Amino acid sequence: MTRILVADDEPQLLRALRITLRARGYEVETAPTGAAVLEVAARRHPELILLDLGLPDLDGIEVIEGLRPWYDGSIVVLSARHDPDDKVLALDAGADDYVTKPFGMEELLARLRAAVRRAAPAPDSVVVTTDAFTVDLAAKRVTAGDHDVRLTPTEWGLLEVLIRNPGRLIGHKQLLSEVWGPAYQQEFGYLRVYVAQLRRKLEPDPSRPRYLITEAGMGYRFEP
Amino acid sequence: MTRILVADDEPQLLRALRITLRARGYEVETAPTGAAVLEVAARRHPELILLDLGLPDLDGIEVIEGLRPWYDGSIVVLSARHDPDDKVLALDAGADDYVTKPFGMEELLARLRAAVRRAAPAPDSVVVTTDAFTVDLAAKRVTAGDHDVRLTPTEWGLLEVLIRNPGRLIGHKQLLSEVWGPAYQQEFGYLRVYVAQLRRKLEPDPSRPRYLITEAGMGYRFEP
DNA sequence: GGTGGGTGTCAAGGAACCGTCAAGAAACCC
DNA sequence: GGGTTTCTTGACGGTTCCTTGACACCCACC
Repeated sequence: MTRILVADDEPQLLRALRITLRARGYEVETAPTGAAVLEVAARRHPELILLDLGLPDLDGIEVIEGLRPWYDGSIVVLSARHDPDDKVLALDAGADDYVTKPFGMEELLARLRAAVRRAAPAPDSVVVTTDAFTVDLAAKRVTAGDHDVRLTPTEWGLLEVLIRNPGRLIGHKQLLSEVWGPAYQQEFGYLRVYVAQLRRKLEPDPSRPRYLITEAGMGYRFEP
Repeated sequence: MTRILVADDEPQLLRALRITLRARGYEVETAPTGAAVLEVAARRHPELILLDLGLPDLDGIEVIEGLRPWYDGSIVVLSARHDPDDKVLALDAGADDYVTKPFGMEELLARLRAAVRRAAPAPDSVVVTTDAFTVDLAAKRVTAGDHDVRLTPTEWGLLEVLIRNPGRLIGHKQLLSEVWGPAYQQEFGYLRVYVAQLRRKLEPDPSRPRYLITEAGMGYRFEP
């Protein structure tokens, strides 16, 4: 889960942001002062810091300068000041974006998504591992035991959908729709064939599946 | 030198931006249409694209969506539209920042600096070596065994994309898009011809490739 | 114990894809 | 302008992959 540190000294705004961000699935930390920002950021390593420039104890620029030497997440500044010079100073100090109050919540959320996306870890570390096999979603590479496993495009498409939803049951129709297209929602036979092929290539004991689970009458599930 | 692609269809603004950016030490490319943006971006790999959403031929969102699958630099949107919905759409399509016209030049420059700073690529090792051949990405030189290998520009472009993503599967369309340009995403025949040529020049046994691997129906992979 | 729906397994035909070759067109370089 | 390199295009055979159908199995229910 993405962790965001919200630094603001207005209780109402802080509360609104916390509720909204939590509802969007972020993990939220808060800090009411500049000193607290530095302390919480060091302790919790948030992926993004939403920083009000008008904190009571420290100048906002000083907070950014205190963070940047070691902090490599995104910093999005929130400020009531519209002066272009303030924006230039904050951005050049190391902020990634600058939003002026009052702001539209949807725009702020979109800017947060963009900032988080940018700071996302190296594009090739989307790896899912089990005791039996490893799947690298970015490189489209699968290894079982010590050697590579060769998957066909359809096998890969099916595996990818299941793995991107770990532990969750995916219905027959949804699976067919996502891998073969919406027109194939009745071709249940395909699923049987390809799930069997995946199991033969990935499961230690294909006849007793441990990771690619059948839910009779409903669909399949990837069990991490 | 940092290369910026400026996409706008107002000659005056384009001229002002070009002069200002050149004065600040940037290398500036320009593109008056969406199609030109895709073409120039593929050919020149700018570190940042400053994109007007109101280009005459393509919708701005479409341009962003056409870039993002393969382009990993920063995209800063410039737009006359203040509607929050437009901002959300552009940011979620993959833009990194959104500046509305009219804008202050100092603020824009600060935002560009922030965007470039973020996208600063990790200086990757410039030489890649395998048991069979060595590729120097900076010097554009390839040696196999003990003597140099001559590559045509297209062969080199293809090899470079594969080598910069070691172990990673690159899809047909992405390869075509990066080497020939986005308009060639259907020319699968080119890939067959040029991969075969690379293998003939680099692989110890071209009919049984060891480094330039085919993934049927998906793409190719450089295996270090 | 029989029945039927849902599932796993296997194999074969056909479609899609790939490697190879070669020749003409285009671009490039004296 | 001539010669060379490079790119594009098409055809062919071999390979991989998708689709399809037949059949066995398991389990719940009758």
